[in-house]
Amino acid sequence: MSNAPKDEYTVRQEKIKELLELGVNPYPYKFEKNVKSIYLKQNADNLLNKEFSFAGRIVLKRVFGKLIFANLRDEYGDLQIAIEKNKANVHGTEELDALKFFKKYCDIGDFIGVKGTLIKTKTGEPTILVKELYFLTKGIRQLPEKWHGLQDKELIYRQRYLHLIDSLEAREVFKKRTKIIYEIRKFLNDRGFIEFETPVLQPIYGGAHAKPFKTYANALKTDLYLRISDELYLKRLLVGGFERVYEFSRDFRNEGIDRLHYPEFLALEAYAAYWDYYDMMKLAEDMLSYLVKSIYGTYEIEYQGEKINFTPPFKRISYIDELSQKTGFDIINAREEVIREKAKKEGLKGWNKLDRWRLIDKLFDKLIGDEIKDPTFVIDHPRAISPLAKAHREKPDRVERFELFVLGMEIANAFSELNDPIDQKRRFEEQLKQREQGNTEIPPEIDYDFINALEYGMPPAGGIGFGIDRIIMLLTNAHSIRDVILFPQLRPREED
RNA sequence: GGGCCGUUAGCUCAGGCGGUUAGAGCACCGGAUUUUUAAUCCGGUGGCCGCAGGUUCGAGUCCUGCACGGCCCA
Repeated sequence: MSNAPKDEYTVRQEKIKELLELGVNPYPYKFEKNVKSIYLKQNADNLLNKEFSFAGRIVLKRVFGKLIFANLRDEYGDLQIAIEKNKANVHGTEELDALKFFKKYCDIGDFIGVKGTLIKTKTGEPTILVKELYFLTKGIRQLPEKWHGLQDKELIYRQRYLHLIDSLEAREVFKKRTKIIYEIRKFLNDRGFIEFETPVLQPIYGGAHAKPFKTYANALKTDLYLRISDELYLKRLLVGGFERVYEFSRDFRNEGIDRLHYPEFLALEAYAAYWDYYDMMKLAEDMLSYLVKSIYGTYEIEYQGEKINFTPPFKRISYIDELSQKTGFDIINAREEVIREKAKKEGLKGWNKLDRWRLIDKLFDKLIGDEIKDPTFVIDHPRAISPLAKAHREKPDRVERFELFVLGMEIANAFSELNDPIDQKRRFEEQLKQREQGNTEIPPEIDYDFINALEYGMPPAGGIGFGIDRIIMLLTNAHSIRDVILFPQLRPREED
């Protein structure tokens, strides 16, 4: 037997043994909790002296000689309990006094249940005066510090459960995420859209420009890709006869991680037959303003110190006209050297490597996108960077497309959808040429089955894709996309 | 990919001018305490100072490399 001091991990495991010796199961099966902390706190005055059965995790303890106060945290918040000497027993052990038991065996981090009466203390704090204490779960690791909480970003991401235990605000962010998705579903369902599920694993990836994750299906003896978009499948549903369709699509892009990008993200794509992109602008305006209002009760929100106004209608600016004006040359017809020169001047990486259209798009992001604050539709993009959009009905070299920007972030992308199979095939072939010239983000294979589908006839349609994580960032005032993703990937850390 | 910053006890942080044995608070252990709410008071346990080299009589501290993380830029 060593006299070496024991660390807490060991001490707590020994408490488990002692609990067993007392006949108390440290990990029992169930407890009949019949009230939420928030309900008791909000309605305390009407509920005084009534009996309740409550449970939660011990987050604070204040131990006096013959009286203990503790805060139990449930999903909704903290509630105080009080245990007086010789007034409460421990479930399953008739003779044990709950005060003594709590003092010795109940640590911060453990779950307990209590049955008792709701009272208010001298200071007016709603409190359950315990009559019977139930031990529910022993925690053998120490929780983060009670006042500052968990601060280390790495631990916050790697051990999100700890962050959630620790921070009620963090719980709010992720609850809000769920609420936002719920509200979007409601909004679309109310307008006759039907939610469908399409393949996550795709034999030919498409619908966007991005590097994919690749995998292999043993049963089919074939390569498959995690989808970078579900666009081409939702359009097949329009061909199939559905008129308003949508899908929340977890998409995967094997690219960099930063404040706005993450390899698996949540997109929402929606398509409506017989609509054009003007109808989709209306939908985007209505949906976003509805969301902001349903969450904040107003159209104005503050994000990272910036005020953003979501009152519809949103501003519209022309991609080509605006960019031509900013650069001082005609974007469509400018010679490549001129564009390159400008890109170099703006300090864009790859100014001497990227093709003209990618340079133009980078120039756009830098000169215009980054400057946008309030929601703004950027409309009528160059045809060459929009292979799935219909040619503009009036303006040559342009397509009927818009991107919605908020505070420099691209939030949505929409078109009057291209439904001419011959044009579509030609555009895909043009894209392939761009790939051959070094744009590796363009899918290497044409999805001929999609062309085939169009050949049966897809009705005229408007389509839109939203970046849901970014919308959630805006509505939860999150600085980084990782702050709205529960379990973000980090590099593996060597085990000790 | 580039720049800057960080990594010290389970957690939150000091120490950074190289000098015996590395500090505090929380948590935990022991004691006192019947109205606290970050309770308080007294006493105690707990460290490969991210990892590996180097400089030096001597490194948590200075130098180099690496790892992980954060922020900014591309």
